[in-house]
Amino acid sequence: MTSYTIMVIDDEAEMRKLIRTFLEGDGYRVVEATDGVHALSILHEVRVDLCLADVMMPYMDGFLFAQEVKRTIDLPIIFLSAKGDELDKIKGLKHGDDYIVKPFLPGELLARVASVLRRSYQRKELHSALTFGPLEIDKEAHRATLNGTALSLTLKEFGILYVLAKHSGRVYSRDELLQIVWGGDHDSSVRTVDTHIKTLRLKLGDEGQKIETVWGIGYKFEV
Amino acid sequence: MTSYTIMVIDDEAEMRKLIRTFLEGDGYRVVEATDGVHALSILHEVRVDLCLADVMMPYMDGFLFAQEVKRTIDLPIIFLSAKGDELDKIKGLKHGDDYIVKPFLPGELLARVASVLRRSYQRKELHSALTFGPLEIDKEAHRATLNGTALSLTLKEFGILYVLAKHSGRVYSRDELLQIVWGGDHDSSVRTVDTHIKTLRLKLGDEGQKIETVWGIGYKFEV
DNA sequence: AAAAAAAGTGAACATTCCATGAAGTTTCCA
DNA sequence: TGGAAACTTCATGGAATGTTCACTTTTTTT
Repeated sequence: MTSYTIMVIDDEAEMRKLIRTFLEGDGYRVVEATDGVHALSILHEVRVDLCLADVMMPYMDGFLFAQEVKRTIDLPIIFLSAKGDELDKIKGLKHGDDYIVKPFLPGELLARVASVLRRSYQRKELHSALTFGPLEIDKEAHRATLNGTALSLTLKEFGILYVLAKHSGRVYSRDELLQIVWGGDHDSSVRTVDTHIKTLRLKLGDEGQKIETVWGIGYKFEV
Repeated sequence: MTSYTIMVIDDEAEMRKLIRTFLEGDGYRVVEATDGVHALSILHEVRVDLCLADVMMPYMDGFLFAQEVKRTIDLPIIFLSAKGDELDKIKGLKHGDDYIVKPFLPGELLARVASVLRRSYQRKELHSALTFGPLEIDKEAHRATLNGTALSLTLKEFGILYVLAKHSGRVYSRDELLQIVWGGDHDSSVRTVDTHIKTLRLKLGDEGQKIETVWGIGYKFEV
């Protein structure tokens, strides 16, 4: 990636201009939006790596905007808030997000931006959680989340889900799944897999449909 | 901290005196230095919380001084520059730094000073201690506090808590915890971890629920 | 359309794994 | 060197998970 693109969302033109100056001075590309709705429409057309969003905005405040964005893409957001704004709400920050209190120093803004970018884009490479719409599967943390809320999957359930999702599209026979998830020296019947698939689908809710039965062969994870 | 100590570095005695008057009037302690070299020697003997440094100084200009200081300690610096000085250089401000253009109003100086101090020392707290609601874990001080009162955790207990909390969400197997907390050449059984987890949960009270058992894998700290 | 094959389901049963308390061992410090 | 604190081990009961089985439903084959 040669340069990061940062979207600045603030209803005050002066503030946008100020921030643009800082950011461009440090080599970032900048796009501006006047409010959350405007920002969402831009996101459909331009690839953006980071958002700087004012908390107080007309039509859609920063938090609502964030909520809306996170539903579809994984975009880090830095909130800008005037001193005294609803700082308590900001405690609900997602991992990778940050906030800055206005007024801020140029150095602070740039430091936060650099820090969040580093965190977000390094983390993904190292961490590589699998993401399928609202479903996220994190092998390292051994955690699967649906719309951000953790699913309580058992060992075998998680194992099956991970294997299928990791190579989505590929069909795995029950025997293969037993081999991979249970280990080489298992002695379970293939029917056991069915049972786990059942509870897995149950726990996944609507997303359970992504685990497809391939008749006569086995199962696959289809996006 | 009852009062901050601020070092004023300027080759003009008049300017130093002026700034000292402002600062002391606002309750700060002040030490003076005539140039960068002088300032560095003072830093070895006096604990200083903030520097006000003129950009144009004999022997060692403000930026060179800053560069030298940052090599060893993390000290915020506010640069003083006459209008027309090399303002472009100031773009290389580190986080926590700021600058003021001379001549300035007393109020402006004090506002910048207060702002930088607030940001710097607030920020440092955030960095050194992990906070999860009423629970605070300070690796450096090797201390965990619950609602402000210190918990008396043993070495292993603290180690486990810190590792889990530091990477909250990630699951650690008992073997991993032994590896990390006990060190590479331990010979304890994995059951030992269970026992420490037990006492840890006990000492943490309600917050003990944040240490979750991941069946078949190990433990994790969940917020 | 009937039969056969494969997959889904729910509940009983079996197993694995963990929390716990008590007792034993080591380490640390006065 | 004695005692306290920290650490470790062990056995046990119980909870969470995993497995099987009999049966039903779905899909495919003939």
